[in-house]
Amino acid sequence: MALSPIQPRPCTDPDCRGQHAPDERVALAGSLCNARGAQLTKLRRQILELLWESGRPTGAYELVEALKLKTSRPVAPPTVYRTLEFLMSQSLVSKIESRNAYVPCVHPERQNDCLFFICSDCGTSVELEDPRIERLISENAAIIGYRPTRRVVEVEGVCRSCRAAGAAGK
Amino acid sequence: MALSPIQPRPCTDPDCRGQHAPDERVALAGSLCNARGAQLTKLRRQILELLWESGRPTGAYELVEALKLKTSRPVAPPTVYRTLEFLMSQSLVSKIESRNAYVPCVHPERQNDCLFFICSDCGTSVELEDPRIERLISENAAIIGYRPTRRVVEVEGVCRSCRAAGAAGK
DNA sequence: TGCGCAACGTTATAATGTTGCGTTCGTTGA
DNA sequence: TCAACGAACGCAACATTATAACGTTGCGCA
Repeated sequence: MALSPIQPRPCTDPDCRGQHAPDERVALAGSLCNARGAQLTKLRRQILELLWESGRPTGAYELVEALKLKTSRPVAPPTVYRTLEFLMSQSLVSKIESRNAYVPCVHPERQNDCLFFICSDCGTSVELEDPRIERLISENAAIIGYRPTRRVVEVEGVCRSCRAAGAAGK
Repeated sequence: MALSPIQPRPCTDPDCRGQHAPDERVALAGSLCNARGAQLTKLRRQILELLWESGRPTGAYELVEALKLKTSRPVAPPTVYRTLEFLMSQSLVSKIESRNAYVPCVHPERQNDCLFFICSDCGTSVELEDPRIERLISENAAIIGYRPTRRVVEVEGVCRSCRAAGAAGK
């Protein structure tokens, strides 16, 4: 059964994080895959959904655990890693290298490398784009003769609410 | 025996990579540690030296192997990891998160997070600084209310000589 | 002499990621 | 109809990266 052909709806609001339900995210992913001639199978859909539901960068083995509750049979690590690889190849998921964890992409229709902020306190992450940073990276790359293929920009810090909570706790 | 008090000599030439021998690098590290009240012990010195000699991001277990040849007794992983942690705390070494590997810092006297370019072909890395990128990251962080504590910027790509070699090989 | 501390040693194990091969299942084409 | 094929997944074993927990050494110092 084919997905209903949902048009990609890029969210131009820079503050759109968390404003769409997981189902909606997964549905968009499905139509994107369709358009690209790739298939978002049940397992892939489930894992993407788990990532959206999690709300923070999630490790591969955490997904293995979570799938035990969601599926009839347990799913082994290689399957999860293969699935993550697929989802990353479709820009539906990014890996947070500094955490060995995976997050769903807010704007999978734009196949860009993004900028991630990760709170060292609560573990949540925020995805941003900044073309100016991308441009500067490209400039620097050109100066030293590199042709970039992938950009990893991850900023660890403390988010607003955790700072507030920390200050209140004192 | 104390090290001779070598003054940190920041290399203002942006192209200074690879222009100082490992001994010179290690000597500078020693005087920096002295100045900071930290001690660059024999083991720490050896590991830093190995990293400078390696010429590319090097894994912790590679260091374990390399130390087998350099030292009388083999050194176990926890020791290497502790040493790397110390070296990172002194800004003498950075971790390349996207590779799980470690590189010595070109300018340990400037305790900045840098920008790394890693060649996916030959595995070498180049360290750069760009205050403009740092500023943009801070700006973005401020917008979403983050207080950054660490910046990871790693760019994977193909370096000039590998591109030349690749083109010549065809 | 004995205390305290930093560095290092040692054993075991946790956490993360991969290889290789087999099975299932749907499609395709003679 | 059915062999051939390929994509997706199952699975056992293994490789790699990292840490926990605890013991030992050596040095400065009261």
